[in-house]
Amino acid sequence: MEKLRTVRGVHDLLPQELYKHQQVINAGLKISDKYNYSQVETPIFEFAEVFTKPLGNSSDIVTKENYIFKDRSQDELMLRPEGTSGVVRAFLNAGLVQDIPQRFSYYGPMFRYERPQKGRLRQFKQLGVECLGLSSWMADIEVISLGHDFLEQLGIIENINVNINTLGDIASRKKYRDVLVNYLNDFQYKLSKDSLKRLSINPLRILDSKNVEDQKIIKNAPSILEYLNLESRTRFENICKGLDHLNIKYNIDKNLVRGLDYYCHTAFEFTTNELGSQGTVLAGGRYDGLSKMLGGSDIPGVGWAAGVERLALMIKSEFTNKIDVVLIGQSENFNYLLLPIMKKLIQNGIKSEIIYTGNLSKKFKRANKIKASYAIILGEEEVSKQVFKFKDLKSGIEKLINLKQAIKIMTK
RNA sequence: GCGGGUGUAGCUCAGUUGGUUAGAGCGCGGGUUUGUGGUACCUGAGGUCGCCGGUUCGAAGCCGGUCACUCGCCCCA
Repeated sequence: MEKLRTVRGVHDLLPQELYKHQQVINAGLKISDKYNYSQVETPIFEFAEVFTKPLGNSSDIVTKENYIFKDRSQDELMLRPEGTSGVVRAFLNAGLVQDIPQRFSYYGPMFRYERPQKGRLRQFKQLGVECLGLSSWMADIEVISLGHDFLEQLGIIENINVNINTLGDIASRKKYRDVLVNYLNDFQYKLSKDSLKRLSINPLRILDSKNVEDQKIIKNAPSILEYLNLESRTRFENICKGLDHLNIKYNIDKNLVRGLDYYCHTAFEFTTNELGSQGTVLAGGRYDGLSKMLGGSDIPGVGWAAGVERLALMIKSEFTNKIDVVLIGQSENFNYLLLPIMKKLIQNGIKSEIIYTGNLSKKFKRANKIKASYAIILGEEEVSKQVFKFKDLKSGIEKLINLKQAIKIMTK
C-alpha cells in the first residue's frame, strides 16, 4: 500500500473528480467552438528549446520548474509547462502562416516541478485558446470575451474579478523600465531579496511582488500607463472601450505583469478569492514576439489559458451515476440469457448492468446501491412464458412483459 | 527552494499525564428473508497507529530523520 502510490503533486482522477474536469473542459471547448476556435492537440513533450526560447531564461518555469530530460538519442526534451509555445510551433510547422488568422483551442496536461498546493499540482490540465495572425486589438477583446463567456457558462462568473493591464510595445516598455529602475534604485536597501535580484534582470516583475515592504514602495511607483506611446495607449483604450461595450466589468491593475517573456501589450487575469492563494483561474495576453522567438516569421498572437483543476474546484455540479436498468437472473444459469437482452437495451440507448452474483436479495441490494430505475428479472417461470418480469424500483410495481414493451417504457 | 500544520480501519474521526487484547460512526461481508431492494435488528471482516531509527521495563502519544498531504512564501493556470 505504501510502496505503490502516485508521485508527488500528481493525482489520480476518480469518476467524481474527473466528472467536474470534464464539465469544465466541455464547456470551454464548446464556447470556443462557437467563437470559431478549432480544437488542436500538440505533443505533451517537445524539444526543450520550444519552451526555453520563448519563455526566457529568467523565468522560473525555465530555471527551476521544468521536467527536462534526455531521451535515448540524447535529445533534450521537456514536458510542456504551458500550451502556447507548442500551439504556435505547430502553427508554424504546418505552414499556416499562409492562412491567417487561425483560431485554436486546446486542452491537456501541463507539467511544472513546483511545490504542490491546493489548486497547484505538478501535472495539471490547462484549457486555452490562441488567436494567431491578428494584430488588431479586436482580437484581444474577442479573446477576453470568450474567456468571460466560458466562466459564465460554468456559473462562476459572479465570483470572478477581471484584471487587465498593458505592458505596452517594446519602445514604451523600455522607456518605462528605465523610469521604474530609476525609481526603485532609491529604495534598494528596502526591497526584498527577490525583488532586488529582479531589479537588474526583470524589474517589471517587482510590481506584482506580494512582499508587504515591496508593496509600500510599489504603491508610489510610476505607472506604465503614463509612459505608453500613442499607439500603445490607443490600443489599450480601445480594448477597455470594447469591454465596456460587452458589459464586462474589469479593473485596471497597473501592477499586473506577466512572468513569461513573450508577452506584450495586453495582459489580463481572471481571479477569484475562493481558492486561497492560487486565485488565478484564467490568464493570458498578447504575445506578438513569440512566433519570431521560435524561428518563424513575425506573427502576432493573443490568447489565454485556464486551470482546469482550479475551475473544477469552483463548480458545484456533482457526479451521480444513475443506471436505467439492471438485469437479474434467478440463478447463475440465467445469466447467459440476459446478455442478448442487455445488448438490445444498449442498442436502444438504455444504460444497463447485469448483476451476476449473489442470491436475489443480494442482487436487489446492489440494484438499489447503483441507483437503478428498473429491474428485469428472469427465472424459470418467465422463460417458460417467453416474457420477463419488469420491476419499477421506485414504486415496487412488477409486471410480466416482453422486451419491446420494456424498451418502450424506458425510452419514453 | 523556504516556513507552519497534519498523518490511527475503505471514509470521517476518538484515543486521558507513555501502561495489558487500539475504539466509534458510516461503509463493506454474512444472516433474519429457499423468487425481491430501500427500513430495522443480529453478526463478521478489516489497522506492522505514514515509514525508519532513538529514548524507555514499556511508544499511537516523547525525540530525530524521512515520505506524503495541507496552508502560506516564491511563482503561476
